[in-house]
Amino acid sequence: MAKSKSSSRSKTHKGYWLLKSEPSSFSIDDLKKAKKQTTSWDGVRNYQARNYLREMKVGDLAFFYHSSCPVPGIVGIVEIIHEGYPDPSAFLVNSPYYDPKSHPENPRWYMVDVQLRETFPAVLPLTALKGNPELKNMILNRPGNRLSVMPVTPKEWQSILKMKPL
DNA sequence: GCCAACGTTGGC
DNA sequence: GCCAACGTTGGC
Repeated sequence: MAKSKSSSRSKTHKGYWLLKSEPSSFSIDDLKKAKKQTTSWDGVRNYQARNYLREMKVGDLAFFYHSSCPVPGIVGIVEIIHEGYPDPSAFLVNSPYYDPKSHPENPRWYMVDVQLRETFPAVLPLTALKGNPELKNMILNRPGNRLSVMPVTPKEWQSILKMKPL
């Protein structure tokens, strides 16, 4: 699998990602309070994002990003603890994520399981990320970007870690 | 609440 | 397969 040119993975290094969530829907505090501080990253209904979910491997790390909120930005780090598998919310008629075109015998949408690894002491705001020239090519910083799941290069990952609020 | 930037849908 | 209309995302 994983033939994508855009993958941030190599054979010897773990992959890095960024996952967006609207805190009014699911925040890092919700994850902190969750059983085993673990959640299924369900509800992704975009093919590009879906493809990235399927590239993820156990042990990969991802920034947890809060979007559509007063201060959008990175609020913590999670680890992928279960690789991509069919998203059952697509099969539930009463779910907001229901998709009648996804069938259990041929699932259209996938999710991963993630576990909280680190909560930043303060949000690392998008404005700061946009201000760092090392991150000017980040997918997140591209105008009009709407992807909710995206790869992060190892260099970008390190640059962002250095910006972490104390 | 506005609006730009996309992705999706459906008629043809 | 084109493309206009529509819906959604998400910063501001």
